[in-house]
Amino acid sequence: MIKLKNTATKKLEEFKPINPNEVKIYSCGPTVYGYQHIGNYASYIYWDLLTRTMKLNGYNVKRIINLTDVGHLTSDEDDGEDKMEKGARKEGKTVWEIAEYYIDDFIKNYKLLNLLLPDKFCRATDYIEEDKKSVQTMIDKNYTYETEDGIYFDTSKFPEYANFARLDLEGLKAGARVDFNSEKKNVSDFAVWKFIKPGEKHAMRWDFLNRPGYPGWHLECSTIIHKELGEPIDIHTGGIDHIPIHHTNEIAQTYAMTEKPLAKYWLHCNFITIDNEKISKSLGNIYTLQDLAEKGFSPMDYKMWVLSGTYSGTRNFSFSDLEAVKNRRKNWRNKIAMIYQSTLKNADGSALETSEKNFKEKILNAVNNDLNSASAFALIDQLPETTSKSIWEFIDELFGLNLINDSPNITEEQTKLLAERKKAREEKNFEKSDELRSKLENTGISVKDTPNGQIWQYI
RNA sequence: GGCACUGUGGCGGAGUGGUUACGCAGCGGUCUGCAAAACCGCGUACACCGGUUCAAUUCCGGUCGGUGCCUCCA
Repeated sequence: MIKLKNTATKKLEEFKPINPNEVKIYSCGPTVYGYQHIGNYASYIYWDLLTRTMKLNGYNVKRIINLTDVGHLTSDEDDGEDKMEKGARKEGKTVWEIAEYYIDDFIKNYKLLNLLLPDKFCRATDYIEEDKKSVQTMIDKNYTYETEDGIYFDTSKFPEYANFARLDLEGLKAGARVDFNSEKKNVSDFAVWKFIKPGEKHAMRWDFLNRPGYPGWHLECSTIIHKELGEPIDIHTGGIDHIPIHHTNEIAQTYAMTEKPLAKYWLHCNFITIDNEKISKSLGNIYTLQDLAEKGFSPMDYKMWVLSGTYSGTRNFSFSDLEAVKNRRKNWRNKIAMIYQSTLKNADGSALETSEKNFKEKILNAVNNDLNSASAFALIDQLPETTSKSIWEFIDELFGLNLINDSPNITEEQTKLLAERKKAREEKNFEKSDELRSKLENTGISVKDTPNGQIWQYI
């Protein structure tokens, strides 16, 4: 049984798919105007675990991730330029080139993290015609009104608007910024389509309602889900920050368009902090995967760090913790190394099979409990050195940690050196054996002498 | 101001109404040419104050602290 904490109900619920054996998952993807930092990738790591867990439980997963390549205004005070436009101007490129560049970078890193590719990465700009249909539907159904700068969703027409995020609309009103759009009927109303005023710079523009414009900030998700998956989907994922605005608005739009709920389960991951502060450009505490690599940590080290906690709690990132996790991962790899050099008897294979099955079940059960990879890791720590490869294959399938790939058997050259050292030791030629030990260390493995002879390990 | 998340041993981090989480680091032991590995053992953790209970880190109430969102953001 899979249990997930559903934001919509705030409860740990048993997962039951809408259609038997099929799970439709939509994950809110990146905005592609800059490099993604490690905090951004954490969410894709959590949802990758979700996907893998579903698959190992026998479900066919249909999954979509969107890529927000439409620019959005930074703020009202801004001179009409949005983040994409700003980035483009700074780098002397067109907005389209900027989007292309950062999409490539995102997907490159996505693959480095060994994350399962979704059925489709959907670029927001590929769905503009669909967006227009969405807006037209909402207009026709009288859910919207027009202001000078766009078509707005009238949230008072959707009585359940505040429910999902338990919003206090009166409180919002009290705390609203003074300069909020005075044409808006309610504080929570939001644009589903924005008009581009004459003279306003905005390279990405599409004609709709007889003038240039672009889709509202929240529209693409509703539209893409409608087109690619159909409502309701099983699971919608995102960051915790999406709850009060983005997902609340998605739900409202989709209901207006289809009169259906958007998703059955909503999963939200908490934030990674650094020095107990949010990762943000203004604080200057951004790390990318490349930054970690420069300090000697692989994407897999980082992935393992993320999975050694749980998605719903805040995690504070530090390099000393990453170091600890790297050591833990090395210890796991060294257990795999023992497979290459162990004298595991296949004779009692049947007994091994049973315990293996139990082990796989135990690990999967741990993860089935709201993606608790941390408790599954504790089980893996307890695996004996004599664990067979199939368990490690299962672990790799579930977590995508590349443990086996990153734990290659030794080369012929290393085998030769080991044999030489064994001989030297038998002859009590310790000078030579020590020399050979350091030689082997230079090739990347360390040698230990145990009561049962020498073994090698990864350094 | 509103809405959330969070406070566990040196560090990280699960979980639970009463029995060892686990990892990293550290210490002791067995073993050993050296070094290490492996195995065994050790540290007497659950912010504070009340309440419920035979029993609370675990439930309830309150206090204090940390963080996030409310403006694009995983």
